[in-house]
Amino acid sequence: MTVTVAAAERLIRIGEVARGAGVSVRAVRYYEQQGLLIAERSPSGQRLYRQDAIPLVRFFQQMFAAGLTSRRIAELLPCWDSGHTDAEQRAMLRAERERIQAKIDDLQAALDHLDEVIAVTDTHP
Amino acid sequence: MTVTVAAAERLIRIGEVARGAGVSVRAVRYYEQQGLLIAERSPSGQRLYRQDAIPLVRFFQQMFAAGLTSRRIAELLPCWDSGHTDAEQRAMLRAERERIQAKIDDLQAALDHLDEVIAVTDTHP
DNA sequence: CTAAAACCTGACGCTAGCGTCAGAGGCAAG
DNA sequence: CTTGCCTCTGACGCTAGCGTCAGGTTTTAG
Repeated sequence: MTVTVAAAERLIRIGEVARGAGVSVRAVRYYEQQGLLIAERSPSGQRLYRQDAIPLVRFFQQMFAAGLTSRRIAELLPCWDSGHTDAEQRAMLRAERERIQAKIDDLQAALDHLDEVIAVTDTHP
Repeated sequence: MTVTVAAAERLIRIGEVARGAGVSVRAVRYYEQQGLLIAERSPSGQRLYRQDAIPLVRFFQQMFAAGLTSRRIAELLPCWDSGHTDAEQRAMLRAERERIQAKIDDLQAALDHLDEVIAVTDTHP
């Protein structure tokens, strides 16, 4: 039988978050400034994060790569922070989904185009 | 039997290029500044383009969307302007191809991630 | 205790693909 | 000839996600 004793999670500092997520310390501070990642503060003022900040930062990176702005991500954060979502947020989720899908299609077209060129330049150098 | 009489192609001005390709006039001038699109000049100094400038500009847009810089595009232009390509250019083509493919994979992962969130927020609003 | 490493708050810099404004000339129509 | 649209050359502005330096405090290793 296992008992959960409200294990006081070990808090980590900004450097560990940055290394863990593969980004710069500056980037993590920037995310806070944009309202994406709220940190506790130690008595001396240092930022303290829970360990799930690391996958969260990775997720931000993924969304950035998908073309979302930090503002958009901030607006959508409630969708998986809490389970609560309103109609507007769900609509935004769908809209972003469509944007990403369209972007994938564009990239695939560009890839096909490049592949044609590669084929030509290979057989006909 | 058909005879090609070196038909003096009708040259078009910058506005027609821009409208035809769906970009701004400013963008077309920018492409020239970056060495992507060389235009003839009328006696009064106006830019004159051949009609294939329109698909060419569309192609630039596609490459920009795929994350290529104007410098890269300029370096790769010989690959389909002429049929001539050297080993370095073919390597660059392949490298860009891989970059785009990796980007597509990233986007697909982001899309899957978003779809999960959408599924959750739909069944559990 | 001390030196190194990590952290803090500003604040300016950078890139890339244009947008935009200023001021001046070109061109077909009426 | 003039009205109105198109084009020209600079040249500064903008956005977004950080990089980077300055100057100072804090934490950690030995």
